[in-house]
Amino acid sequence: MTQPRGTQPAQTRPTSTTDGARAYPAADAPGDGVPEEFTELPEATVARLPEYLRALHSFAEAGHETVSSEALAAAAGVNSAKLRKDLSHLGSYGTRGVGYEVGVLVDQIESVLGLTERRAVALVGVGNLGHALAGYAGFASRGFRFAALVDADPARVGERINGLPVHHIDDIESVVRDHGIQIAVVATPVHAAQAVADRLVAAGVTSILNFAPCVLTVPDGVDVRKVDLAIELQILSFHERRKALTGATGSHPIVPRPSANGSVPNGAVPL
Amino acid sequence: MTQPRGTQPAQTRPTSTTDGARAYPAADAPGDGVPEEFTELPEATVARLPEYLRALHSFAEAGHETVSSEALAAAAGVNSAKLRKDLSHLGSYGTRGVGYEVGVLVDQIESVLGLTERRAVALVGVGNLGHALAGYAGFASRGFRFAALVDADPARVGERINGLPVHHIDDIESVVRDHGIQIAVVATPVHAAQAVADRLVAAGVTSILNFAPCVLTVPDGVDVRKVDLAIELQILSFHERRKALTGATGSHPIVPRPSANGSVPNGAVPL
DNA sequence: AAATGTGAAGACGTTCACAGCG
DNA sequence: CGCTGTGAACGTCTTCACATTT
Repeated sequence: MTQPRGTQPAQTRPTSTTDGARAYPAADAPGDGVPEEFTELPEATVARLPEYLRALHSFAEAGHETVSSEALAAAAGVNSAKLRKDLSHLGSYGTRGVGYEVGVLVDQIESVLGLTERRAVALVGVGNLGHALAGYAGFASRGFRFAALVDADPARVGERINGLPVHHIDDIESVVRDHGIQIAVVATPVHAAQAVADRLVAAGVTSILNFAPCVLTVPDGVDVRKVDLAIELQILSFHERRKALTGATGSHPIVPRPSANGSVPNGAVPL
Repeated sequence: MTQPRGTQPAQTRPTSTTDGARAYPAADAPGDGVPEEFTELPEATVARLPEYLRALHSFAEAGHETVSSEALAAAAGVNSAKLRKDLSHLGSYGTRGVGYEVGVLVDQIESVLGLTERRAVALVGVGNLGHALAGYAGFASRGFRFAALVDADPARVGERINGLPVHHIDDIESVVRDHGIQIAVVATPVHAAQAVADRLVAAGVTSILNFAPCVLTVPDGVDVRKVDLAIELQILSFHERRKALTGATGSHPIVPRPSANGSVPNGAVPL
């Protein structure tokens, strides 16, 4: 557990095999009592479970009691083989000839993702973006609640956003401890982000969602995910340029018939 | 070019090998005049170039004229072998025994990403999140400008955000055409997102950055990238649960010594 | 008959380790 | 001697195709 290791793989799934201890085959971990029968979940699978969960919820709302891998896969934007393999890692929750029970699958995935009780999240940086995040209803409906808002600007402290008071960053330690917060969202300017992350970690936070366009360095055992809006656009820009160079006519897609979707067919792209 | 194909691989790099035509070996594409010597860029590399670019800019600001792969890799949060391999796909822009020239690399990457001139972007949905995006300075400084804001709410039309007027969605076609927009950001509620995407595509948009938590179906040749904030938190939640189950003590990271960073060491994760 | 679960094959991505150049 | 560039090894992820089950 002390090797050179990727930092903030942004969208990119992290990889790299740690030293020994090929990640416990079932029960034998320190905490023990770890669910049996399935032992490891591929990171790529973990990243897709939330999408399946969202799709399942919409099937549930539509009144479906079962779904086929085909239907669920389509709703989640993946192919059905992948979906089945992903779900098989959770154990077997499907019935051959029928499909999956929506309710059972929802429970299973929520349990695996640790969403059985609403998690308290702290938001640091109530500027432009932070303000919007604080008001975003999507968090509440999908397993999270902002337990605390924090900012460095004294003028903002005391202000209420969505009913929540803004605390000063100097109180971050007590805020984290009082609410038992493990996950924090960093939406500060770049220049403040690393210092904020350090304080969060020192206070006990073990997962950070970083919106500041910079790499955060954190201790081992702390997870960071990064969302960088400009990077997403730059990736799209690359593909625009590629399309222009390879001769798409620009105004209309090459293949006019709306079918599945675009998103880079090839693993590699001609320049 | 008409096979079953992944839809919206969100953070996940798309894959799947198209039929014949193993993506043109250099010049032989319709448009031709395609830069020589390098022929294909792995999608994983494309996704990292923006991060390198950001790191390079900060080296440039600090007055450095050259960087070693080691230093640049650290700043971008990857390991140096990966960085060198990525850059080698662009041709050789380093000097052995010395490193890379910052200015040259910046130009090269910007050119590959199609950032040589500022791209006009349309933003649809000026609600909570859209409003914040419209005001986000990070876009402007990294190759983009919002050329138009669009919303469905008549009450919002005419309003000015950041100096830009909000147009009605019924004018979307003319807005796209007038500004020659290829890239659009969708920040509408879920229920409107697909219809908006359809209209954008019909008007000529070929890349969409989707903030609505749903899968968009678009024609072949159109690229979609998705940013889902709740999904990011759910992935972190999974890792929190994993840490709890495998016996981390919760309040403080297992390995107290701040080193590289966290972000899931293993490709697979014990449950 | 329909749809899941899964071995096996293949594509892709990462890392190693060193040859080769400046 | 230092650092880049890269072949080769390795690991991971995806896809295929079919045996298996209800």
